[in-house]
Amino acid sequence: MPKLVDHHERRTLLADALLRVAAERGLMDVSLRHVAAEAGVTAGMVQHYFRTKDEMMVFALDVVAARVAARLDAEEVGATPRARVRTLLVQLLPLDAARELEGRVAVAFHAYAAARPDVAVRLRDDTRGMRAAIAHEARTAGVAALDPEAAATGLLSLAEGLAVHVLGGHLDGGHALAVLEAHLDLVLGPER
Amino acid sequence: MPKLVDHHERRTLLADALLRVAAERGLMDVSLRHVAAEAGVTAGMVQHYFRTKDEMMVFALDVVAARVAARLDAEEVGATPRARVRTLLVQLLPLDAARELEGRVAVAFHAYAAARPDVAVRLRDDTRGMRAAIAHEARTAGVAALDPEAAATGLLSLAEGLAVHVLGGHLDGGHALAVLEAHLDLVLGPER
DNA sequence: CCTGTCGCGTTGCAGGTGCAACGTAAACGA
DNA sequence: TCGTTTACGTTGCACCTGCAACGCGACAGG
Repeated sequence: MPKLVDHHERRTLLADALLRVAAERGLMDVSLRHVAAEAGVTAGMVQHYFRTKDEMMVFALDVVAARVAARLDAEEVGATPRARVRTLLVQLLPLDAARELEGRVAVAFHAYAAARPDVAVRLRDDTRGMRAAIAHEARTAGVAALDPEAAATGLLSLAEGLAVHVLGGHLDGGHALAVLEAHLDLVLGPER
Repeated sequence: MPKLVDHHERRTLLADALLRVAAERGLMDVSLRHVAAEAGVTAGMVQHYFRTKDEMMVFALDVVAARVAARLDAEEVGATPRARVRTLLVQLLPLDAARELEGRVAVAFHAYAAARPDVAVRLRDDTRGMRAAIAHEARTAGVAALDPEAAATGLLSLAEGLAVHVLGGHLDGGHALAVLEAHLDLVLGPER
């Protein structure tokens, strides 16, 4: 091996640059040259690590998915089912800069997925996992009003909808959190 | 006047072509030439009616906003507050082809708005009106669990989140409707 | 009739796009 | 030392982009 370069690390670095461009200027401005400039490298190097632009896009999407999953794994401890669901859903709200960037990226990729079925499949798998986790908690909590599946889809949709509203400036984070909390009470029962 | 052409009608026709392109192939594929081809006209004509691409985008956004508002005005009758809120929120779910197209457009423009503040303002105004309407109904219904404002943002976020999930294929329309119905019961109280 | 205005088409251009091809330097094994 | 492999940089190309400019027919008012 002539040189030692961590391939995955380089790709992640470029993916981060892409995510920054996507979050700040939209997906329409994501180009090889812009990503390269944002990362401070040449366009040729980008091409070296991603043979095609689409490959780079998909990789970037995987990076955020892995990052979100890691954060969930790290924090999903809690005494009650309600607390566990709460920490999970709070991670979806753009309450700090990092999650705001991820939120913008998520919205952008959701639009992107409308035209690329394979990307849509990835997004779908990601949310499916979260829905299953919430449904499991709802089941152990023994909800009365809704069946666990419906409760899970409802809470997940609510959180994502709130996230979009916060990102759009329709709502501030505190209110979003309060609304989420209130709906947790309604669906899973109040904190004991 | 040399010739009689309804300016607004022509612009609407072009906007419809733009919406179709945006919904089917994403915003990245919206260009003067593509829109012109979709509308079956030349690129020069598009340029004649919209001096700039951005002007065309904004006009298209206004077209869907007006269309949604018209649909809401036409259908927002109902005996109880719950029924009125229900018909309003159901209009946001992509249950038929027309609303699916509008939903895709909405997602696309939400991503677009992240980079254009003026577009974001328009989207914001649109949702603000709906939130106010729901809050008003919630107030007259006299909700117990939540204050009317929180109930309105929750229900609106829920509906939009459900819409995104249906569009992404994570969920089918029937389930989305059922979840919405259940949450209406929780927040506004069951049908009397 | 003719002249101005409107509707629309055509052409051209400067810049950006993805991507292939080639070049080169460095590090390692033989 | 040599050849191979990896890591990058450079150049070039065909294509697309938004937009300005110009052209020209049609229709109306004078």
